This record gives sequence, structure tokens and C-alpha cells, in this order.
Amino acid sequence: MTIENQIKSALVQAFNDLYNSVIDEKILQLQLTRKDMKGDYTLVVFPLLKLSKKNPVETGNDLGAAVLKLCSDVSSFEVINGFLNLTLSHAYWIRALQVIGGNETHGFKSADAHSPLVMIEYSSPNTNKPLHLGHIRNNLLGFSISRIAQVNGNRVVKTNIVNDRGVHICKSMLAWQKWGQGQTPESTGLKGDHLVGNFYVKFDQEYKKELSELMAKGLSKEEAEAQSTLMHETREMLLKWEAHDPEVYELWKTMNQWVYNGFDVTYKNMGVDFDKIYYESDTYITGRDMVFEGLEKGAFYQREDKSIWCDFTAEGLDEKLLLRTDGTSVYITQDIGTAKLRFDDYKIDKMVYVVGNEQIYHFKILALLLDKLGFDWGKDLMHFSYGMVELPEGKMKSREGTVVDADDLMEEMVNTARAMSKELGKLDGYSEEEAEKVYKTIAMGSLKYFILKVDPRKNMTFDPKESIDFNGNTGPFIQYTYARIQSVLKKAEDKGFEIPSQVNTNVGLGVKEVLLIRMLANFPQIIAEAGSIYSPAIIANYTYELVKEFNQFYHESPIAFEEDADVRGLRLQLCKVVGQTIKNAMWTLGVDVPERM
RNA sequence: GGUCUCAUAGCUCAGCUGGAUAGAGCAUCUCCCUUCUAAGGAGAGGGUCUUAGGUUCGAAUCCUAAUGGGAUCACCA
Repeated sequence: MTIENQIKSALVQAFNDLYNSVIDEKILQLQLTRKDMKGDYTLVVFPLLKLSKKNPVETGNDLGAAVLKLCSDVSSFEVINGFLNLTLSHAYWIRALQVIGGNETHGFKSADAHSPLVMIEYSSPNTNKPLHLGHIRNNLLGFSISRIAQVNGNRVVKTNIVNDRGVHICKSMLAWQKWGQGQTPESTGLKGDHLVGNFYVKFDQEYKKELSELMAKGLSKEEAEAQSTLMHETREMLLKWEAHDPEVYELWKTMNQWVYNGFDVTYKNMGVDFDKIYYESDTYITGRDMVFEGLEKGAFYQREDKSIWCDFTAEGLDEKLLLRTDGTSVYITQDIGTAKLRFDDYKIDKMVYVVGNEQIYHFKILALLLDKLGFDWGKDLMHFSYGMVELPEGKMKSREGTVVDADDLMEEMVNTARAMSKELGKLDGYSEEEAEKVYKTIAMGSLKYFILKVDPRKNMTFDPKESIDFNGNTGPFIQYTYARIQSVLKKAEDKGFEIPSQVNTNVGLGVKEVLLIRMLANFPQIIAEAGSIYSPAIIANYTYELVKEFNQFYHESPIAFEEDADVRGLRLQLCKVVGQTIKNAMWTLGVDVPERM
């Protein structure tokens, strides 16, 4: 039984004894005491006054005295402003620290064969251009919530649906055919995804040019779009592709492979991976079959021009196109197919889609659509919708060249970390290789933490200057504290001091020490909360608070230099557990911690 | 226009199911390396929590409305 439950049941009993009133534990508001007040747990007594029929001070004192008697771990209490603050004994906290220290994965639940299976889709890139800052947020969130789901006792399958077909892919293919002059990643020295991206941009430029020429002849924008040769050729290419025209198909395979090779590098640098990858080129046919199936069943209808639609006006939404007039698939067609294949492949209990909030409508439709097709899991799919990443100047616009490229950004972060570290002379004595590894750890830690610390649902501003700052509420600050702890522990070891297996529970604790242990004891709740709402930010902010407290403690208390052996033993134990907790917390964010920095 | 979302310090963000004096970081200004890593610590200034109502012992938090941003409603993805 946790201490909170002990206190609560004591309160229930006390209430019964004192006021002859039976209460439910649920109405007891027991929370951790504010940092600036004396005490460990606080009971808000206001809601209880109607039942106690006494004023807040009397009620608080009555209950405090009773709990003091009933709970041996409670050592004192105080009533202030209608709040009953309970203080636990130092011996209790020392024992708690001991227990946490004995469990390397304190706060984590492990999954077994019967645990729920959660499939998490993230990344889902298009194979027509390299990954950018927006994808970074998606990838980091997807990877982190996978780990968070995992440490909350779920079986997790990380998945990726690669959007490798469609008009947008044909655009870069067509541009390469027309203007590529046989360029390859080898011949240009470019990363494959960047090379293909260049042709996508090229297409857009040429298309714009064509449109403005047509409009100069007096055509309206719509007319120009309809008459565009480039767009016409693109659609023809899509038809050819769907018909598996050998030439088009070969080109498609080749260019996609270039992109995959490029993505592999980016994913590796980012430190994310997948258990199962689906390709739209494999799933859209299943999707199309299901659309026809739905048509037969009468769930959908066909217009005169042969296009197939689903009517959602009864649900307060619009009509949705499922298959074009020319029979080719649209975005949502493949999503239906992908869902079907996934549920055929795995016994999924929960499906999570990590996709930006601009697609809320899309997923609402998808859920209804799957429901209409008779899949009982349709309604239960979860769209983990996160906010957009904006730059200080505003939204990223590819046309204005303000898109922050993922590869460039990561490289720049590493360069900054290297320069900073060299300037500070932090890694003197490390080999070049070891040092490079640390630079990368810091750079990625900085980037990941910067993005994950903000509430996923909210839009965020990404200021490159700020993201590269390694002081304050940043990844490197947390990593630094971890490294510092390792250094202290090493120092102690060098002096022959060991962490005792059993710390003397009579040692007096400082205010900061109690606070730290309290925070450590609270870690499981943080993990559980992060799991219930899929929020890495909760863990990030918790870790920052923990680290900040630790640094204050570090500054005011000698650890390896402490002369009293009992006190020293306790502090070393505390250091070890804080370090362990930092490492575990950062692990859920996909952030590594260095032993030295 | 319909729907959805957001609004907290100069800037970037925390403040969870209502609780004590609204917190951090950055930026500005002071201090602290003859003790375990100064990528650190201490301190100062900086707020009508967008506005107006409501709910109640108690509201940044819940409800309603207004204002201002953003998203979305494609034979784009």
C-alpha cells in the first residue's frame, strides 16, 4: 500500500471516529505539498467542512492529530489557511530512497504476452522530398510516445506508412525525365532524397511558369490549370504507373530507392526506427477493393462521371471523394487499405496515428469510413494530432525557401556542440571518436528536448538561435547534470567510498534531500500520467524540475567530500538514484545521456 | 460562412481532473570557481493570466459570449 493510500484510509477512519460520518476516499484531495511550504502531503480541508461541521482550523487539527496517531510514518502536521500539511518522518524517506535505488527501472511497467498491443504510426513521409522540421517533430513525438506506451506496460509496434505513390511522386519523376539529364545521387554527390526533392521543386517552378504563360494569353487560373500540359502529363504518368507500365515503374523504383537510402541516413541520425513499414503502393489496391466493396454494400455511391463518394452530411460533415473519375486512388483510399492490412497482420488493441492537426478532419472521416465498412475498430482509432512547427518569421513555406531541412539542422547542431565543447575544453583526454559521439549526443539531446518539452497539441515556435542554446531549460543542461553525477560517483569510488547497501535511517535529512526523494518517489505517477495522455512534455518538464533541484542540492552540500559516513552514504545513494531517474526519463524521450561532457 | 483549436512576463514555454503569494528559461542588471564539472549556483527588475459575464467557500484552470491568431471544409497529400 502506498503512503498516499495509507494516509487516505487513516483519514477515512478518522472522519468516522471524529464526526461519525462515512466518507469515500475519492473526495479526499491529497496532494504533494507546495515546495515553499513545510510538509510532504497536503489535504485540502475546505470540501470536508460541510461534513465535519467545524471550521477549517478545527477540522484540520482534528484530522491531523488523528492521522499522526494512525500513521506511524507521519511525524508531524500543521494547519495553514485551511490546508492540512502532513510531514513524513525522515526514516520513511530514507527507506523509500532505498527501495527506489534497488529498482533500476523504477516507475516503468513491463509488458507480457497478454498486455495490450498498441500500434503507433508515425513519420509517414512522402517520397518526393527530404524530411524537414515538421517531420522532425512528428518523428520525435512518435518515437517517444512509443517508448512511453512501452514503459506503461503495452506491447508496442512502431509503424510507418510510406506515401510512395500518387501525383506528387509523378511530378518529381516527370521533372527528372524532362530535365534530369540522367543525374543520380552518385553522379551529383547528393543524398538521394535531396536529389529527388530538387526535381519536385523544379516541377513546381516549371508548372508555375506554364500557368503564367497561359494566363498571359487571357486564360483564367482554373482554365490554365485545366490546360496545363505538365499536369496532363503527370496524370498520364499516374495512370501508366497504376497500369504498371514498365518504363514508368522502373523509374519509380529507382527514384524511390534513392529516397529510401537518404531517409535511412536521416532516421539513423535522428535515432528513430520502425518495427513494420507499409508502403502505399502495396496498400492502395486493398483500399480500392474496399471502396468497391462498400459501393456494392450501398455504403457509398457513384456519380455519373464514375467517381465514387461517401456521404457524411448526416454526420454533419461533407461528401468525401474516395476514387477519382479516372479510377485512381486519393489519399484516403490507401488509408482504408493500410488499416485493413494492419489489422490482418496484428491483433491490434489500439491504433494510434501520429499526424499533424491539419488532418483532424481527415481522421474524423477515416474513423467514420471504417465504421461504415463494418470494422468495429474504426471508431476507436486515435489520431494523435500535434501542432505545427513555425519559425519566428512565421510558417515555413517551401516556395519561399524557408523550410528547415532535417539533415541540415542536425548537422548544424552537431557543429555547434562540437565548437562549444572544444571551447570549454570539456572532453580533453577523449579520443576523437569518443568526443564525436558525445557531440552528437549533446546536439541531438538539445534538439529532441527542445521539441519534446512543449505540449504536443500546441503549435510551437522553433527559433534556431534558441534551440542551439545549451543553458537553462535544455537537453544539455539535463545531460550535464547526469554527467556531473557520474563524476561525483566516480570521485567517491576513487576515494574508496561505497554506496552502502543499507543506509542508516537515523540520519537527518536536509530540506532539499527530502524534496528530491519526494520527487523521485513521484516518478511512477509522472510516467503513468504521460502514458495516459501520450505526453513526452510531462516527462521533460518533470526531469527539468528534478535536475534543477539536484543542482541546488549539489551546490550547498558536499557529497563525496562529506565526512560523516552515514550522511555521505545517503547522499551518494541519492545521487545514484537521481542519475538513474534522469537516464530513464530521458530514455522515454529518446535522448541519450553522456558519462562525461 | 460552418466546424475545430489557441490566447499566461519583452521573447519561448510550464502551470493536469478548480486550491495557499501565478512559475521557469532566454534577454537585462548584480554576485559566486584555493571543495565533488561555472554547459552550474544565488539575487534583482519584469504580470489587469485577451475582455466581459456566470458557476462557488475558492477560477489562469470549468461554462457562456465577445475579440484576436491558427487549422480545416479539394477529383492535393
